Amino acid sequence: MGSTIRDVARRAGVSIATVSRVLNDTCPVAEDKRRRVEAAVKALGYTPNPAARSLLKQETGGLGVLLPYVWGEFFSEFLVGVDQAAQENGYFLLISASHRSVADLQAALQSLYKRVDGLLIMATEVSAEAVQASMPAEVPVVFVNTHCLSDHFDTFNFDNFEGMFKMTTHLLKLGHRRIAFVKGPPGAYDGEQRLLGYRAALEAMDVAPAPELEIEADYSPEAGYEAGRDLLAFDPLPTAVVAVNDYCAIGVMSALREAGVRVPEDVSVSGFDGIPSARFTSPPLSTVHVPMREIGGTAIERLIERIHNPSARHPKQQTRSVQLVLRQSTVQSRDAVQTKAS
Amino acid sequence: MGSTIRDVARRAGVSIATVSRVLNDTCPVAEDKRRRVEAAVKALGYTPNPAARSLLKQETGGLGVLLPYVWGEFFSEFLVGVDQAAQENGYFLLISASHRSVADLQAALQSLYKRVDGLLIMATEVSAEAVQASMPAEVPVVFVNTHCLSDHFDTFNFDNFEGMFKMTTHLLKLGHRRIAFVKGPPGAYDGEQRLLGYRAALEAMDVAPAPELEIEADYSPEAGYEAGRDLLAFDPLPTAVVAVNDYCAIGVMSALREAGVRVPEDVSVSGFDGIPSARFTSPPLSTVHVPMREIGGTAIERLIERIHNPSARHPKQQTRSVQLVLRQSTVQSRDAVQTKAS
DNA sequence: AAGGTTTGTGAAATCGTTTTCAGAGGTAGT
DNA sequence: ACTACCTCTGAAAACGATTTCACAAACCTT
Repeated sequence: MGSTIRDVARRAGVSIATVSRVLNDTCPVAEDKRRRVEAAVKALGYTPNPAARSLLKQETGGLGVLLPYVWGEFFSEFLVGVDQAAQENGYFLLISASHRSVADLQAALQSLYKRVDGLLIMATEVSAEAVQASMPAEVPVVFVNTHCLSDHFDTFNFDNFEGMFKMTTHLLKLGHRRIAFVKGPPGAYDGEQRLLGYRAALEAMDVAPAPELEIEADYSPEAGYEAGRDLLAFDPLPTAVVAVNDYCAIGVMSALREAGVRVPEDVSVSGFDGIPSARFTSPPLSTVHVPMREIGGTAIERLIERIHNPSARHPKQQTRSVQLVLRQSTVQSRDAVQTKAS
Repeated sequence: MGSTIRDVARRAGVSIATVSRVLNDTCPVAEDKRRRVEAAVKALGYTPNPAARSLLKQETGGLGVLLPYVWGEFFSEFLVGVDQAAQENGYFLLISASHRSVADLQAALQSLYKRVDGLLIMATEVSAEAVQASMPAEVPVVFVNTHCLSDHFDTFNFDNFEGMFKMTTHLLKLGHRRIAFVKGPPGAYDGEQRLLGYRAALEAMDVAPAPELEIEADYSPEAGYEAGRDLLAFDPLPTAVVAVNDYCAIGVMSALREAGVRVPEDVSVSGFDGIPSARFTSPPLSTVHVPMREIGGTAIERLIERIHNPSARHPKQQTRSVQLVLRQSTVQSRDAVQTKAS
């Protein structure tokens, strides 16, 4: 173990400069020496020390990924895309999760300082500006699914508002009028945008907003379950429930089923994110599909591009549109059917 | 940006040695100089360069995590535990996934060389010995859920065999005799152990093995769905299906439900892993709970202990027992009920 | 054959820290 | 007042690479 470039040089009978040149082939080297060096490298099992290299070259070969959570299929889909893109480009990944407050983020940023060549940050509860302000130094950053007030950053968002607007509109068109919304955690930008999309859709169809039908929860199935139980207290029940995400919708459906309420016959339920499991719920869940795997991969590629080309053109703000995936959990409202029949 | 210890020293009017001493408080330093240094550090926003530090101290503050996959709740639970434990101990995490073959693993090991102080490896399709053989240098390693032929390694496994033995036995006791098994990917150690546990349970109760009831699949709900469709061809249907993991069971249930087969009335279904979502399926899934979050955390703590104390006592092989979590997807066999009644 | 160009090579500087070593100054003990 | 012993400090040597610089040898050109 622990052989250095000096050991290789001694064994091959050349100077360390020559070894370095062979390894990085930066200059022409005589054929016999090259062969001797290569043999020595193999014999000693030599691998260059990355710390020494990055000290000199001021680059690490690493990419930092900062996330608010890491649990669940939403994030694991994202990580699959991120991991694959990083590996393909020869970067390694420094991942750190459960950063929601600015203080958390700042601590993580501090410990990643000079350990990575660039940062991929998803900060759902903080703006890009606030994050930037607590950066120890200038590093290329790409923000994903993060609120950004100005246009000074590279961001990669998807359309939370529009997605929920579309889903709510779809339910309205199916005749639903009493539509409950199960909310995300307070302060989460993506969740709030979804809520706004829901409200906007109601307004667009002249349906009076019903604040009592907006139920507190978060992104977990457990919270969705509790929200589902809360909903059971309503009489009459809402005819549809729009959940802030799929996990939450899964919890809602579980609570309803347990109480003998049928989905979708009695109540339609919809989710958001389009996690793989949503295809396999009972009934299969209508949702808004967010291609997190693709987004993760593309964001990494964009970050790498930025690293190679730091001062290039203006930062790019990109918002990916999202699509409705309609399955069996959302059907026409019985109210609507009755109305039509009468 | 990019201020060095030399800048701090100049600004504080002291030598760089003194700055270093203040930062690491390794020697007593006069109070006024200490204050001047601290002020300079703050003013310049100075953070020590980790590459320089690790070059000298031969330690990085990083932990490497190598996984066969990263998708799904099984791994995300694990990562939550790993991430939390690492953060609590002040280590950062270098995560790399989709390493199944020895070649993949070797490449990853190579690129992690000297970038981490220790390694956490889950290699389900390769033995610990094979991994060790392709390590570029001596580094503390803890293996999780990995096949280990000798006792020369630190391992942290959970009882795949025993868990599946228990679950199969439970179904046998409920009167099931035609029990199908939906298999994991070929070559995966954990999946094979589970299969063996299933077979052993049948044998222990003198039930003839039925190779045709062992269906090929992998760990995904998609494969489970296909396996479920294959099962529908059997006449009579098996009365119970034991899936290699929860995701697979979810796919099986989805296929059965789609075909009008009721779970659990017509067929009981069980999973393995105890992912959080298993509580919220329809019906809630009986499974074998593997506390991956805890395992991840404990494994990291053990690794850190090993790093601080490399040559300590013998490597520890630990196998965590797992528990049955019985929900509504498994009930008494109708065959058994009829037999009893007659 | 003299001069100019290429080509290949090694010595040495550099990156930003930590740590050893030695020395300076002060305090206490006799 | 002299030695002995702290306490604090800075110069300098590492750590392991890359890269610049200079120089030698070989190759052309005229």
